[in-house]
Amino acid sequence: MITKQKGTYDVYGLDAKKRKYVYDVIDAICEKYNYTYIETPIFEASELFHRSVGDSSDIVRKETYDFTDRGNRNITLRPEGTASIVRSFIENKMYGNLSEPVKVYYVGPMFRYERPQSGRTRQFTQFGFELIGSDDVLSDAEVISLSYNIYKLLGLDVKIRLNTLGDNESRNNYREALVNYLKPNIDKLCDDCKERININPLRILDCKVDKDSEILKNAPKTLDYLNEESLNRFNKLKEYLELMDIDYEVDTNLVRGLDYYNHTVFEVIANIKEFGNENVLGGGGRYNGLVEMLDGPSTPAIGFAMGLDRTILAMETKETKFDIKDNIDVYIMYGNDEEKETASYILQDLRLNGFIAETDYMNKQFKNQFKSADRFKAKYLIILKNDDLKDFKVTVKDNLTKEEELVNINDLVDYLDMKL
RNA sequence: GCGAGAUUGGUGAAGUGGUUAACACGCCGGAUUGUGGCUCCGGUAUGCGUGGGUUCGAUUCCCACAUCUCGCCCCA
Repeated sequence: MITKQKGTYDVYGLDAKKRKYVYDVIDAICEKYNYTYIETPIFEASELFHRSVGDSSDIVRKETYDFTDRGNRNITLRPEGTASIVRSFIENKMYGNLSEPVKVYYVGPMFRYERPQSGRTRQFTQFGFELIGSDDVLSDAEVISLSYNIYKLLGLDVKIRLNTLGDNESRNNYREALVNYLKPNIDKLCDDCKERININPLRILDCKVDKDSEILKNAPKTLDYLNEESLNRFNKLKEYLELMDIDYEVDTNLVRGLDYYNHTVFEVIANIKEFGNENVLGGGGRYNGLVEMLDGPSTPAIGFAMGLDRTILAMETKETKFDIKDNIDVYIMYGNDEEKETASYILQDLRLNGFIAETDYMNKQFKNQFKSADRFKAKYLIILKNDDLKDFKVTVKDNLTKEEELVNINDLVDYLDMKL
């Protein structure tokens, strides 16, 4: 037997319905915020991710699915969505008319070569959105607002963890101060951190091993190194978030794994005891330098991405209601070939008129057709009998009250419309 | 990349170095030649993750591998 690849999964049955429900909620709210749907390829030139996500991030250093295709091209299965969107923005010259920012959202599979565990698979689904072309703080607030409200609509209690890295000047000043502070103490930190100090010192702040270390607690804070403009931005953002009644807290140790962020960075945190790190349901931030870094015109942008699988898991843990339709309107029962023929066109008629209709395709005996109808949770049964069909009538049975009524076939649609 | 535990029909599972792998659910058939969901009877794994090994004999013991689950790391 050929089995699925490690860290992948099939989605079907109830799981598929839950997924579709989440998709529907996402589609609806993105529409309200006036974001449009975008699809980009699942594989891209490897270089795209090396340059955008950053060679210093673990994602690119050891988690990408890389291969060369038959034309000897270096290909990578996308580990995240933003890089592709920015590539598409540049390649399709969406910057040509930026009288309004480009606002897009995507849903699709991402790939990271990792050891699977709860809430983490090698192929996973991310939903994300990007707002490209505005540096206005209100756009930061909008992105956080949309991130926040999606979870609210899905019935999850979440909190925004917020920080700012400042502009390049602030970030560089801070980086320098941090390195100077950490260098003398580096021996006391974990091995990973010893490596990080050279390639990505900010990440040390987020280290899980050293998180309780006095050294990190006393480390210089990003906020103290912001220049005036960056600080004003941050204060303005907090003001907007308060006006929007968004539950957030500032955490100066929040940096993010990807290299391309500046100014605003944030995460969406659930509060589920048994989840641990999985409580990070999504994250995002501003990446004003990325478009230019990928050979586009200097363009400010901000975005967010969330793990769909993890979000659904959180909803299940919280016993959040999924609004799922799991019953059908009508089940048609018959006993012989003549009645079966009648069933075929009644079925057609009902479906074209908007009813969810089913019948038996297994040549079940009559009593098992009842069982099937129950399994489908049919609200009404239509029972075909030759005797009634002579008068062009069928029995309609309310499967809840068990009441039956003889209805003319031509009146069926109207009759069911009235009842349902 | 490191560590721990699992793997028996469609499902939940019990079990043993040796004839027919328990039980339950589900499904199918019958009692009941077209109005059921109750009941009763019958049927339903030539198979115990894969490949080796030990043995007269392995689903059961040993080894390797795969996959799953859960940690660490990392992230969403």
